Amino acid sequence: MTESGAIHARIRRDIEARIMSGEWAPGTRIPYEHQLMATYGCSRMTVNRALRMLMEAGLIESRRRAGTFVSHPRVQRAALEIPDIRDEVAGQGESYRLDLDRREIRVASEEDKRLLQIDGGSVLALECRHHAGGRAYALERRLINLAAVPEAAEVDFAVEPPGSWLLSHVPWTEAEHRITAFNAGGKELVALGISAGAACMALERWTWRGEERITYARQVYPGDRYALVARFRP
Amino acid sequence: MTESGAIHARIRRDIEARIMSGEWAPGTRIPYEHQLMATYGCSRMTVNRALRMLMEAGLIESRRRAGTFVSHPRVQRAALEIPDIRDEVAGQGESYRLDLDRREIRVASEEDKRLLQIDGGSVLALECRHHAGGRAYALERRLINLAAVPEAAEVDFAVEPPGSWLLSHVPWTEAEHRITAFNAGGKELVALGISAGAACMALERWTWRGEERITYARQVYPGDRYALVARFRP
DNA sequence: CTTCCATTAATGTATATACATAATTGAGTC
DNA sequence: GACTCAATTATGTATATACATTAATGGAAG
Repeated sequence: MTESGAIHARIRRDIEARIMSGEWAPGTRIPYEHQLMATYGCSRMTVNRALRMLMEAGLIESRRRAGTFVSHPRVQRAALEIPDIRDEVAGQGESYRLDLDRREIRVASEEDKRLLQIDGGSVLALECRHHAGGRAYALERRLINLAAVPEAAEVDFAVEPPGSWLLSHVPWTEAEHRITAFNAGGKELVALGISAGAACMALERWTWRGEERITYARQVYPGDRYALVARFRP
Repeated sequence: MTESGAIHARIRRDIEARIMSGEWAPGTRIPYEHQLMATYGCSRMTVNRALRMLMEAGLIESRRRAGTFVSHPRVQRAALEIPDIRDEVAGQGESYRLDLDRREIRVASEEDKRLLQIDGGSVLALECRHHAGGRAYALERRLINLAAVPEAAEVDFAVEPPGSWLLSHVPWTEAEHRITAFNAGGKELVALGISAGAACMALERWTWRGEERITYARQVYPGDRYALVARFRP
């Protein structure tokens, strides 16, 4: 089969290829570890390591005594990577600019409490516009829970976009996204330079660390200028 | 620290907890394998196994001779899971219904060739509407490359939605998504029962197996009724 | 034929050991 | 001080071995 690299990597690739090509269909029993050992002339630990990686990837599953099988009713869900806005603009070869329109540290309002699921404490509220090549690209409103990320109060978000800073400084364990389409109203018209009723895309994101909500963001993009695009490998 | 299960799992959990809590910040060198060996009273292979899993998860990275370090989470990009429409409707406790408006096997047109990146051959073209609780939920147009998935020609897509069938029968290696917002025009008005100019969301998806494109789909959702929502754990 | 149970064969985990590989360290040289 | 190069050291891979765990198997008992 393949040639390069470590034995376990080769075993892994060979099996993966046979599954992807359809040669080993879902439900098929793949060779026992002993057989693979003989085939590749290596120890069982090495075979086992290759199989374990494939298991973690969800390609196969095994039952003691019975053997290892190609997993079949894989509820494969496609996934979309949501890029960091600054990276995205840079990736398109455009110049990036950030306008910080508002920055406020305040005691959490009722809406803040609802969005961040907190009882009180202070939040950092930001409003900014992202520009690509001089044109308005996106409008962003963000709340940061200062109880969870106190160091955010010291950061100059006129220089580093809040999303970029948070992604690279704060480990998160869970996120929820919500994408909607709506007809532009008052606020967006001026900020994005679009006409009333134009279709816009709103991307909302809540981010958790453990049980605690770290941040809420709502980004609005003009529909005629923007497409959320992403490649994904399962 | 923790108690249950295999030693490697315990080591893994302990380290993960210290990283997530912030005790070991990005860039911190974690103990050498020899030290962890001593701490847990186990062999180096066992420590190594725990560390390898954390590496695959992207939490740590290691450099020979230097040691193993907590990763800077810069590579972390949020991701959005795109659910299967039928599952999504079922998950909301609504009844699901599919209307297959058009099914055609044809020699690839110029547009088909462009969307599927093929030179010729035949394609299966489908147009359908997904309903939730009796109301129109989404409009779908789909192309399937019959050279890649010949068995699709035999499937009754009036019973099983094409997306569901493909997800569970055809292994794919890569997908590209594109989400846009636009103002509804001719076609959508009747099919979705919305008024002219209403904001809609379009979700396009291309799916590959290796170098070959398997399918193209474009789903249109009414903006006022639909939000693409997903939770994600890195 | 069915139930029960011991056998057996597969995976799961862990160990002790070995050598390979890469990069830092530090000694020796210019 | 700057450069070279060998020693050192931590990770990377692989082996041979051992025992634990689980469940399919097949034979004995009812």
